[in-house]
Amino acid sequence: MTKNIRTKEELIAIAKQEFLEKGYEGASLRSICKQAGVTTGAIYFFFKNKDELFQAVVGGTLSGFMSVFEGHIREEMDEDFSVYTHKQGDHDDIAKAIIEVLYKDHDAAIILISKASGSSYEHVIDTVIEMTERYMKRLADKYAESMPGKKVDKYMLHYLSHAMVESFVHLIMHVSSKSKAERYVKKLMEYHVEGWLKYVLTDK
Amino acid sequence: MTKNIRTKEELIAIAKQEFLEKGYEGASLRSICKQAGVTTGAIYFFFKNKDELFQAVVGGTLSGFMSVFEGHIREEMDEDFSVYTHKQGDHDDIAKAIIEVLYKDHDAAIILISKASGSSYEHVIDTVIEMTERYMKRLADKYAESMPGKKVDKYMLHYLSHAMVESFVHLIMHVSSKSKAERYVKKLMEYHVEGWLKYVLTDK
Amino acid sequence: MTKNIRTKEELIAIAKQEFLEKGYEGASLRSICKQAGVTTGAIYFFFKNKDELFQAVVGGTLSGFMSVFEGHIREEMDEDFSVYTHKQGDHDDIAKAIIEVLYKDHDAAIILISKASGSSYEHVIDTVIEMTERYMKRLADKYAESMPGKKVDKYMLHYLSHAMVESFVHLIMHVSSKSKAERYVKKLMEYHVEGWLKYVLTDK
Amino acid sequence: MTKNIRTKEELIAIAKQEFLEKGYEGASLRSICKQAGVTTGAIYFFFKNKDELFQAVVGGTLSGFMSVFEGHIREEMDEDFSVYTHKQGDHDDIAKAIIEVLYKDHDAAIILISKASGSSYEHVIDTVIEMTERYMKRLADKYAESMPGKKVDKYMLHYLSHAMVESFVHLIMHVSSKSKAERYVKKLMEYHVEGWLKYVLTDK
DNA sequence: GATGAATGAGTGTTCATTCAT
DNA sequence: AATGAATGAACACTCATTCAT
Repeated sequence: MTKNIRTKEELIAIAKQEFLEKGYEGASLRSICKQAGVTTGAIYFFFKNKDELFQAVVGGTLSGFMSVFEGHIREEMDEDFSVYTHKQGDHDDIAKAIIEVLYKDHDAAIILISKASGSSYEHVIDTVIEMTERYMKRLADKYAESMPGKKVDKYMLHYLSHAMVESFVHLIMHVSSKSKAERYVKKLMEYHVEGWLKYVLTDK
Repeated sequence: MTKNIRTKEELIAIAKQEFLEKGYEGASLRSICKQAGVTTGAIYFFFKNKDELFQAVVGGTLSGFMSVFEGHIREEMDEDFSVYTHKQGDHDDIAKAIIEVLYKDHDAAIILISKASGSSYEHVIDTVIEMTERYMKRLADKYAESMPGKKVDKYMLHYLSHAMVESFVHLIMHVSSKSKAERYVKKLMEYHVEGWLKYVLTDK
Repeated sequence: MTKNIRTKEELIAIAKQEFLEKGYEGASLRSICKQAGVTTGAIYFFFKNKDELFQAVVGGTLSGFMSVFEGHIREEMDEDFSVYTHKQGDHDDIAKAIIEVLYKDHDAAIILISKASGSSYEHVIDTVIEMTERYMKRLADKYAESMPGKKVDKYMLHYLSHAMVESFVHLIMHVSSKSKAERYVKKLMEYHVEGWLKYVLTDK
Repeated sequence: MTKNIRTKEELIAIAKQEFLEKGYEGASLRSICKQAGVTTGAIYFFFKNKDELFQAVVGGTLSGFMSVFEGHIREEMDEDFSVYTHKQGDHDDIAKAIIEVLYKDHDAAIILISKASGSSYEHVIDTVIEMTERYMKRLADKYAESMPGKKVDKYMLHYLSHAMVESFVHLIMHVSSKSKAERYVKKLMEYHVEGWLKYVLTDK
């Protein structure tokens, strides 16, 4: 009862280390099992396959992120929002929440972001960028509607969605301290919002 | 003499396709040779190993880029440059030159940027970012020196070096037309220079 | 006491389906247990091993068949039988009885016949053929004894024993309706008895 | 040049023995390679996978059989054949040709017939039975057409196609001497042709 | 200038079975 | 009456690399 759970969790902990060092494809189940002191087959009692082990390592972090992210988007979409109601504070809140969820298990976040190639999560970042872009497109269209003489630059919209997501990626990959990340994420958001207003919404 | 060179070049051309589709690690020498109509061993006549084949595919693009990039940096460093001599035009020139060299062999550029994991070039982007950062650090220090009341924010310097490099990465990965890339690279540089002045050089 | 028996019977029922689909060797105890909603080890409470589970599935059908088959042979051997007492009716009776016992659990019969490879029953059909052959040999010798100028063709005796058994196999494998099988088994027996008289008992 | 071919042929020879003993699925590539004195990977230089090795063992026998079999059927179908032109001799010729081709590599024939389960050839016998049945159906319809008062019994047609094919199977599995097989195949054909006329063509 | 043959170590995965609880 | 955990051996297959010819 206690031993089993310990084995499973040790397997996950060791796998996390292995994925972190070698990436999804480079990681060896044999090596993980050996370090955990069990035989190769043992892993298949707890996980259906390599991918499921990977999900056990990063799945929590991913779903945590997704619920924060989607929750925020839905919320904003639901309010009959006026263009002018957006303030810096809104961005800060979501940004902080995302930092919170990603720094809860920093290693998992790193793996998800940069070591998932070959797994079922390998395109997770692209998906997040797409979601961001779709969300920003709707926002930009509303803005443009209410501001005659302005139009939306599609490429810059695409780039800035990308850059915004990459801001978080950069923090996670280069800033190990959560408090530092919280401090900087504000600046990064501010910077990109400025860019957004100036480069996405351009003169017709 | 002619036949062998043709074989070598076909090997490189097919390898390029394979690396593009499957990445360095995913690519199979067997498969490359089969498509080239030669036996597996043949590759070792022309290349020492898999990595050297990879270098044959992307090495030209890399060294082309490096000489443009380093050339520009050295040139700037050599002149006893005044802070005030920098204009938008300077940035545009180097940017254009980089686009030029990377779009010469677009596929190779894509491979170098996103398919090199496992090869000796897997950290090429990081190296470029570091070079950029070192260069910008010196630039920033000079600016700060001559502007009392200003200091350099290290993290933002780091981030903006990263973002600048990622601008080019984004163009190469998402814009297939060179002329479009040339158009957008201007905006991107402008955007980041603004960020640089505002977020890297902060009030003490 | 009641629950366990229910589990055992469900295990058998599901195993039957699994053996039917994948054969003895292809069947997976893991898969059977999962479908039955019990853990892998549970099977070993009821059955010593895979083979014993297989026997639990098809053993009844086999022993049912065997008692019919052997009963018939012994009976015939016991009577100081005259060659001339054999009539079509005799064959029909045994044939009907066999059809009866095999169609009682059609799936089990199919498994026994064509899905037993790897199990301890894999040569069951061969055994039945051998028994048939031994029985027919004695019959043929008696006939030949009383009919001067005739001798027994050993190979044709062998073949016809085989063909007779295969008649039943064919019915079970290709005719799902029991009544149809009853209708056709008559013709098949008739056909083989004719062959028997003509090709097994040949001129010296 | 000589060594390689020797290895490949030894691999095939040993595989033939292994398939014969353990069947397709039971055979182990490891074991085959070990017996051949090469490492496991070596097999993949000569064969794409296990199935292709199997084909190398039995493919010749199969295609030999198929060309004889199909050749015969086409030939018969091509002549504007009169029902009455069929004589015992015709059957004997094809039968002999089939025996010829199957006894050329007796082991391969045995494997093809009874050890192919799991391979791409596992349904070869069923296919041959189906071809036989289609051919016989056309024959039977022609007969029935020209003989008023007769109709074709579908099940018996099916059974006799099966039995005819199984005659050959039986010979191959139980008669090792080719000359003996040739002697008996005549009787078997005669027997089944009689059955055909009596049990397939029945009174309306 | 290449071929043809082979190595050896590695991969993820599946299996029937065991046994303490 | 069964679970939960684990074993250990086996499987087909893939890989980059080597080297005599």
